[in-house]
Amino acid sequence: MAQDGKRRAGATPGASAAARARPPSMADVAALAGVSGQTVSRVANNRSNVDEATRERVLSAMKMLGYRPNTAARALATGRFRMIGVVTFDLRAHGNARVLESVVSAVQDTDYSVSVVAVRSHSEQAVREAFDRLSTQAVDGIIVNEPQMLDTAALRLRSDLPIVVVDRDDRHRYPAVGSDDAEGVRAAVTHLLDLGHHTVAHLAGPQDSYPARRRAEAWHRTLKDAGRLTPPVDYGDWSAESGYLIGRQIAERPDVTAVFAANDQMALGLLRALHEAGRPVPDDVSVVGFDNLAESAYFLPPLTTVNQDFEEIGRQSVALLLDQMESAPAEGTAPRGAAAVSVAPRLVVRGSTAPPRA
Amino acid sequence: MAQDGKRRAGATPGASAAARARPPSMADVAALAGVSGQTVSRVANNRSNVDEATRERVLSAMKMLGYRPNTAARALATGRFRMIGVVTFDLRAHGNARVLESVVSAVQDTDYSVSVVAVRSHSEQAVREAFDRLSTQAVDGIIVNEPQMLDTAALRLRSDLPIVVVDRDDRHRYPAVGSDDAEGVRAAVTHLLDLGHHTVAHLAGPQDSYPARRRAEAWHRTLKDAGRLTPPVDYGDWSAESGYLIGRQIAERPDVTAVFAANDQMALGLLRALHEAGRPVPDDVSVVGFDNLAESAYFLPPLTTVNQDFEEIGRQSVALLLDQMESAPAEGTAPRGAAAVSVAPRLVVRGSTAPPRA
DNA sequence: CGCCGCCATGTTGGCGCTAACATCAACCGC
DNA sequence: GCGGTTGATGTTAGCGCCAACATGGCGGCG
Repeated sequence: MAQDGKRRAGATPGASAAARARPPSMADVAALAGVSGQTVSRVANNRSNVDEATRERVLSAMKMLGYRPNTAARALATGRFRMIGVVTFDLRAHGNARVLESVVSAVQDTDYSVSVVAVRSHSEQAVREAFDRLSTQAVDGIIVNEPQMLDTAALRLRSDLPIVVVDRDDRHRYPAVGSDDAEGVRAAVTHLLDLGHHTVAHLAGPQDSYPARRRAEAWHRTLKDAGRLTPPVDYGDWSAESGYLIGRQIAERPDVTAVFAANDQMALGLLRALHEAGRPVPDDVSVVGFDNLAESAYFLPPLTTVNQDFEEIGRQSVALLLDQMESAPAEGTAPRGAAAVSVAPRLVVRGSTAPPRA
Repeated sequence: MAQDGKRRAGATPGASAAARARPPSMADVAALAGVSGQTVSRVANNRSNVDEATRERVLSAMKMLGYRPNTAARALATGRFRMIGVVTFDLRAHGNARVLESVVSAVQDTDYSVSVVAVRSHSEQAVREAFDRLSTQAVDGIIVNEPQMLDTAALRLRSDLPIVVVDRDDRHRYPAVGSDDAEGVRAAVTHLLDLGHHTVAHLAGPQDSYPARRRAEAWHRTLKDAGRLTPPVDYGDWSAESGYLIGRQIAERPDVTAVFAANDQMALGLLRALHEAGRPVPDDVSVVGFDNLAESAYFLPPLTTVNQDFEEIGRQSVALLLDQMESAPAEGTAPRGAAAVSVAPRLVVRGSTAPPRA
């Protein structure tokens, strides 16, 4: 390993270099094209002030050598990494995976790349650790995709980097993008009331989750606004299993004719519990979910649910982040009142809802 | 030479104010700790030959300044990026998301980071493009998570980088990690035969997918080996919808008493089709899936399926890649017969299978 | 006691690239 | 035609870090 003639600068300047695997550098291209390195740099960066003929010559030299600019060198020289960090949580959760996918996809349309860090627990420390990793790891901006635990107090991130949080909430200080949960919930609950149900029970997500809380609140307000009674809330953990377990209890309450579940997976468990308890859906009980998984249309019965536009959320997050990165190079320090982008959800009516039994 | 002559303030007259709070560099730490930069470097890289007292002094200086090594500079100097690239496909597919998650997780236990590139189509060109992005983007190794289209011919990747493919197949030239599909399928089909079914129909994945093909072949062989008839195969596209559509046809074949679906989502569609056709599962028809989604235990009825250990697959992929990266620094060029790691699947018996009607 | 080798630490050079300035030719209007 | 432009290109000096060598103190051993 020691020798290898690794310094090509030394001897054999023009002669057949040792051809050792070292990738071609700007200097190689420059030599081949008969220009200076700076000109190669200009071509590589698409600067305008290069003569057309020269540009072509350089380009063909690049192609001939299979030249690719060295990202590390560029980053070192410019101080920018052309890289966006994403902090994400459990990818088994459908929504997280969808958001990640669309973020990656959106970033790919720019000349940035994506570095992903996973957080394994919802603790503040875990988030902070992930953050540290990313800050160390040379990114120019960060997208935090963790709608679960974002206590305003908790998320005080040591970071001079632009940040976007995927979570529609007004309470924290970072720019955010997310579904307008309240609107989706209102549509779902109103749909049930319009069908003639007196009120709607709620199978909520975990209490420490922001979106879960928001959905529960929206459910509550919608019923209140309609002058209906608000039955006690049951809290699951987003899983089908919790939906099933809680569903067994719900099934025993004969007064319940309609249930709004905070996500589709819990709704699935609920459907099974109701089925086993001999309470047919939607004849006896109506069920609405939230998320619109690809599978939900094939549940028994097909699930009425609220569709979330994850693609749009990812796209908007990236747009917002890039926006910040450009406008606030590193200066400012003005977190400026945290722009919030809201993406509209949409009710999808299927077979799990019907008027209550006469 | 150690003097501060390097101050940019001196060189650039009247230039932008020094307001730019540049992050602390190694030199800053060195100055504060009263050592040379090289010693700081040694401490940062955990080299052994540093006096304990010195090390502590440097460490505390680092902490005081909030020093983080600059990845770009390090990469430039060493030629290694400490970064692993992952090429992934549709993250809506449960398996892909799971694999990605476990890869990210496993990488996180090393001091590497992960850069993700998504491929949007199964074409060779798309894969190649993703590859180019990654090669340009400074990674030391690549994991390709696309079990779908990996025609040996197609995947001839211009790359001197170590590669691991997530796909258990002997046909291509890269080291690979994947589930032992054949074994899982054998378990599933045998389970049905043992229950007393004469034969088992197959709802397969798309014909251009390797795992789909492998599963179909394994199904075929298992039946052959048992001396059973092999009914015609139907091909879906992995989606619940395709499972439903094809399921409607299957439901019309009275001779069918057991179906093996190539994944859980299609099995879900199939369950619904059978239900609608008045063919109860498992009393009239038994169904087995593949993947073991978290939701599958709550289908109606709970789905018997083959569990894939995605975590293990991710972990092994990373291990294999790191292994390669260390053993074949840049030399060799010997792709060495493509190691293949196989992860054992496991049959999970639930309520969707039963003996055929007497 | 003098030579050797070992260890902790310092010094030098350069990784590949770009910003900022320097240069040089062509060209402008009056 | 001459100062002043403009546009294309070259030159210089690092960006922050690490590999390789250089140095200098110290103990061991014949």
